[in-house]
Amino acid sequence: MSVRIDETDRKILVELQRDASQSLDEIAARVGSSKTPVWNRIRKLKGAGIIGQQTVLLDAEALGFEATFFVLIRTSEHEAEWQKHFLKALRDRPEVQEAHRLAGDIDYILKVRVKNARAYDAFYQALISEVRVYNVTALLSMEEIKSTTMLPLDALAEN
Amino acid sequence: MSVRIDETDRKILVELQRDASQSLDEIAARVGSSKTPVWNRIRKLKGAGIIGQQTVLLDAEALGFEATFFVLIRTSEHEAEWQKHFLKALRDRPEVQEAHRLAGDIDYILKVRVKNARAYDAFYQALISEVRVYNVTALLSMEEIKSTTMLPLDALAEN
DNA sequence: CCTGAAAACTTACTAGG
DNA sequence: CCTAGTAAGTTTTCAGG
Repeated sequence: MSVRIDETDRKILVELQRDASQSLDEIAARVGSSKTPVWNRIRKLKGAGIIGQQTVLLDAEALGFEATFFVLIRTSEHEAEWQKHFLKALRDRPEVQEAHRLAGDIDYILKVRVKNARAYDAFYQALISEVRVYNVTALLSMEEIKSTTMLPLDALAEN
Repeated sequence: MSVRIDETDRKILVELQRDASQSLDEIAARVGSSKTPVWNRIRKLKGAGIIGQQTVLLDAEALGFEATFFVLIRTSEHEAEWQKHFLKALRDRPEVQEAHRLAGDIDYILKVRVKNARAYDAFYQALISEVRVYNVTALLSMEEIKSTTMLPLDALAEN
């Protein structure tokens, strides 16, 4: 479960986050090591689950996903059965890119990516017909100022 | 700018989103084509900017990022100068993973990933000392129910 | 935990239908 | 737009310090 991440591991993770298509030689050069040790460390980090999915980020707008909504949900239901059903509904809907259970006043927040406002409405109608929710506020994004999957690993540098 | 995405392109994008470490042969087999055409299409899609960064997703919790906040910001400032400054501050802070300008009542939403509540407070203090904002609400995530970067490309299947 | 080398595989490109 | 072929590059494994 717990793997000690040393400075070299951290640098490797920084490089892989930045550009996972680099060759081992490139990564090794950047982190000041060589091929085999870097390969062994990456294997260890994958095995430990620190390194997960390798993916490409696509241009959502160019592909016709022109609307992003953040959805704030309040519910009066707090039974286990209801929650199980609700979480499954979220996981099964591919337009839900993120879903978090929150502390406090608002119970859940979703990030929903759809083609347009009409597609959002279809999503919303389907969701509320599937599970009872008390109050829903949709926030429409006008502009994506920043979007990154990179963790700020610099924050770990002094460990 | 605009590239026509056909059914084969769409399937290639689905595969690359799912697992970008697959070889051309694997992808070709899955989409029902062969190496060279797939290679040419990927090159075209990269050139057009449809395919962007290739990255790995890391286990944030295992790396000690135990707190995620969604931050709702209202501001009274709407001058170009203020906005430019604010956007730069967001882009420069690595703990801000997402930032959107919104329509309506709330002006901005951020997703902020930090080690703990103390680190969030440090971020918050730094931000409000740099730019004037009228009202800030922080929503603390208790549980990440779902998190994906994958676009629901199935929605494009019938085009 | 490292270096260095070798085998297997993959990518990037070309020629030709 | 495809199939087939190939040279260069890359990953993966392993022997040895």
